[in-house]
Amino acid sequence: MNKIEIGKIIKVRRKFLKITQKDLAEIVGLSLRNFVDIENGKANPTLDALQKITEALGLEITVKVD
Amino acid sequence: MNKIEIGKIIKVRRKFLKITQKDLAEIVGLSLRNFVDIENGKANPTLDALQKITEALGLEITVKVD
DNA sequence: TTTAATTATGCAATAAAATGCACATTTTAT
DNA sequence: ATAAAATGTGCATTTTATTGCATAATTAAA
Repeated sequence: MNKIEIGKIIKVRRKFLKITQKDLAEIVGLSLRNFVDIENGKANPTLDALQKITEALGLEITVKVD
Repeated sequence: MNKIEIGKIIKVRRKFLKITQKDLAEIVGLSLRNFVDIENGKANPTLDALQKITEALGLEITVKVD
């Protein structure tokens, strides 16, 4: 899963929960600018940023043997 | 999975493959300093850094519904 | 054991991510 | 069709991750 795919999953999940980028960015403590870029795969986010987002959306990051 | 757990998985997998931190850091293009911190959960790595490491170790990062 | 290799840490310098703002574009509601 | 809300982008600034080096501590080999 690359950063574009991860961004898509975040976006799909956020829309499913009917929440705006602005609101979610505020909830997780990221700037709207940065959040938009992460969803569109245009940022290289830190693990902390991803964790905050996924946790807020009820998603989980895992690393497993391929 | 938090950054400490992710670091542990990386370390266990690296040892399983019998490669040193120094060698793997060079392979993936990270400094030894940074790589050590990532394994020990003391860094806040970028997604790119994690992808390079997991790819080299035959691991996969996934984001899924919890 | 003692030596060599590997792993771990402090710190200053550098590179890169994140922010804030202004504004453009797209989508949704009226 | 129009207004309002939501989403997307350029750019300068700020914040933070990463690097490099020196050195300590731990682990493995002779």
